[in-house]
Amino acid sequence: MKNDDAWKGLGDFIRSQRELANLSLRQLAEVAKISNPYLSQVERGIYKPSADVLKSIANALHISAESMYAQAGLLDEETEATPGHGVENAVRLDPRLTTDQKETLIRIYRGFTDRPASRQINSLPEG
Amino acid sequence: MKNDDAWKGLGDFIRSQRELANLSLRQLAEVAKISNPYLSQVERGIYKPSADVLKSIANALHISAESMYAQAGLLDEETEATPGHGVENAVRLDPRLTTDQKETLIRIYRGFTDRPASRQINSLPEG
DNA sequence: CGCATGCGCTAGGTAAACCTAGCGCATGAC
DNA sequence: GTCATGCGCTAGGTTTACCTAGCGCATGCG
Repeated sequence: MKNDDAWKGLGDFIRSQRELANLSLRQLAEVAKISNPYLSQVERGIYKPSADVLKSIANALHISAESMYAQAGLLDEETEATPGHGVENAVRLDPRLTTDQKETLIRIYRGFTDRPASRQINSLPEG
Repeated sequence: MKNDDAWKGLGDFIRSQRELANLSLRQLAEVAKISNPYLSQVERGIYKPSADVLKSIANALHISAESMYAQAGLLDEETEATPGHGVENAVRLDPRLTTDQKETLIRIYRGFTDRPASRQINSLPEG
């Protein structure tokens, strides 16, 4: 993924996380202490925010700065190299999940990552 | 360490790493593909470089982007996530998942852990 | 209906990130 | 001595990050 594409992807990522958190653009901008027009422009890929701003947005969304930088293509690829195992391990170690829930999540995760790309987009697995 | 102090500290860090690698300012700037006056100003704390520039300098010095961001105070001190955050961050960091898939997995995860996605962020429980 | 409040966004302004041109100094070769 | 090449840096210019003021639209209330 090229850097330019990463920045556009970052805007989409921020928007999706914001919507996931059920926040309006103005609410997130206020918590992150940036102007809402600027956040709108960042989400649409018009501007590349500084690392400071990325960190503020990450904190406001309660996600780690690291995952934000990774989304922006700002971490080394080797730093990102373990996430496949990371998701499965994190699920297995989570004390809040039952065994059945863990199996389900891992099955879904594997369904997403093992199928051909044409089957992935916007599709939930059966069941 | 405050952010302003971190930026000055970053400049000192870059200079010391550069000298350690026995590179002149112009040599490092050329490898990192930035102008040498600007690198000089960054080293003296006059300007705060963007994350892109930080990454280029880190690569040119053969050090990890992550340690560069940490030196600049741009990483969370609480990188040790709680288990709940571990799953969500692992999902977000996984380069094999599309944004939609990440959203889906996180929604399912939150449904399993009774973490309502529709709540306002300020009223989320500790976790 | 008017008014208040919320939404995301445009337009123009300011500040700073980053650049190029070129300076003064140091060193080495002839 | 001159000339070439290296050094780090200043000054002014360009680009872009980020801001404020305010728009149009939607919704709810009296």
